[in-house]
Amino acid sequence: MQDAHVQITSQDAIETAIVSGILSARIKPGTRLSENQLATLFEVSRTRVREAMMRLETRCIVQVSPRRGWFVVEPSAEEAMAVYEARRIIEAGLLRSMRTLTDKGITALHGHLAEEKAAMAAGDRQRLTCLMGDFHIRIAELAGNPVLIEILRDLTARTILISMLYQSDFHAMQSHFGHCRIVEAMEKRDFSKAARLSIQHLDEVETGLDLTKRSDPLAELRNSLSLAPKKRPATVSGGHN
Amino acid sequence: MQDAHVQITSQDAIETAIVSGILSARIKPGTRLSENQLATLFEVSRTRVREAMMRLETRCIVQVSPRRGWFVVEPSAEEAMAVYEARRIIEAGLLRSMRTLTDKGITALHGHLAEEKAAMAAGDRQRLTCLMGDFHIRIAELAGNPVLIEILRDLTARTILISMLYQSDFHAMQSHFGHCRIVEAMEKRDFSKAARLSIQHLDEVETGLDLTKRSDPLAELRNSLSLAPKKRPATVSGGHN
DNA sequence: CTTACCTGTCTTGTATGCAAGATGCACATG
DNA sequence: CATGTGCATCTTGCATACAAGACAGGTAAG
Repeated sequence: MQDAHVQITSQDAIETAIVSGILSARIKPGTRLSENQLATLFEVSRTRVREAMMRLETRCIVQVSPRRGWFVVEPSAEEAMAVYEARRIIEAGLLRSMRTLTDKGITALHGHLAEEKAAMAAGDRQRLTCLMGDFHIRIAELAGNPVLIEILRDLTARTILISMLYQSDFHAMQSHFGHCRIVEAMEKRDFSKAARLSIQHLDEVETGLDLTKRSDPLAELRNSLSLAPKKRPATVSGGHN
Repeated sequence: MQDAHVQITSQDAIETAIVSGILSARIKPGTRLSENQLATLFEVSRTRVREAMMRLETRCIVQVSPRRGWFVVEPSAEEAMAVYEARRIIEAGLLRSMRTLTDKGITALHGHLAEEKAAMAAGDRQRLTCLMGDFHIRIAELAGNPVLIEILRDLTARTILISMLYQSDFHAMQSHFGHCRIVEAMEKRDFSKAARLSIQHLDEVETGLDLTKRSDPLAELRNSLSLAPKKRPATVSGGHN
């Protein structure tokens, strides 16, 4: 799962590696993704890198600035709110529509919560970020709808990017607690309550963001002139660790 | 809106044209999309065509069969059910989360219903298909969440492909009536009722499908052998009309 | 008549080359 | 010192060339 640095010679190795880097918060929003560097890194030609980038672009994970480069998206405050709203709607709807839940499913959820706890205890922040996002995907997996799973996977990636941009401090405890409460309700097969808790949980997380604080102080001016973000960040090649 | 055949020299003209062709049911599931033909048709090189195809592939609208070609997806019965389920969850959630609705919004919806009625009266089936799908997107637009709008747009395209595969006969009247009832509830700002009606509406449409009937009688065998669908359909170049 | 095979043709897969734009720096100029 | 300008370099955009596989039709053997 977390071996994004392992070189799988697969069709979408690049895509997977980048998403997985984002999911574990190793790749920050605004990171420049050079076609050449990725090509040499993955030992393929630029063609394949570009294909991966295009795919990621349609998933709203990277963006191209013409003739300047590919960048991991930096969601605006409005986008951030839209993503959270979308997640609330989808996840709550998912839970509300649940009718049954196997004991095996419950066990899986407990296993996940245990992992979260372990990561917190170990202070493994990368792993924790990944797990926190994964929790919601796990729930979607229980519902067993591949369409929604895929949608939520991408929304989760975007959520993590949003967190990296706007989250002042990471209330891991609070999030974990929220997850626990949702699982509790699910254990009782009270999916309606689980849905409500899920909305509340996402609200809390969103409230924890500082959507006024822009990492880029020129945001407003740039926005009003509709210019592309100008950055000189560390490229992905530095992301070996 | 419906000028998919107009050659816009834009970045994603090909993508737009194909999606729009699907939305109006001019392009059928299983249609082969030849890179060369599209390239000459749009007067670009195969490179750009391939880019568009890759984008459409990540949106689950086309599929590539290695060294054989690109095909418009033919959703399986399971996929079809998953798509409808996803739409129920998202659209109902969307309506339920609505708090306000401007009079302008109501007017827009009425305008849409009028268009549906006009298309039915004129017997313009292509336009009708397009409108029927668009209705749900319009609602999402009222909610104003770009993330969900985009998601629903793709799901709508897939829904139309599903219809073309499994719908025995098109109960336009019934669908239109369903839309009317949803709008009625929204007028009264009874979004909860609108949500319920929306679920019911999608249920009705799904029930109207014959998910056992495969247009391809060898489906099961092929599926169990996990072979790619083998077709000799009219390519997209024939889709002038 | 059926079946196996072989070959020409057409398709996509992938790499590479070149063009065009963006950027940053050195330098000249006010 | 501040500012404008030209160039060198790096980036992506796009087309093209070639390789490799799939398919169809014909042919020969059983």
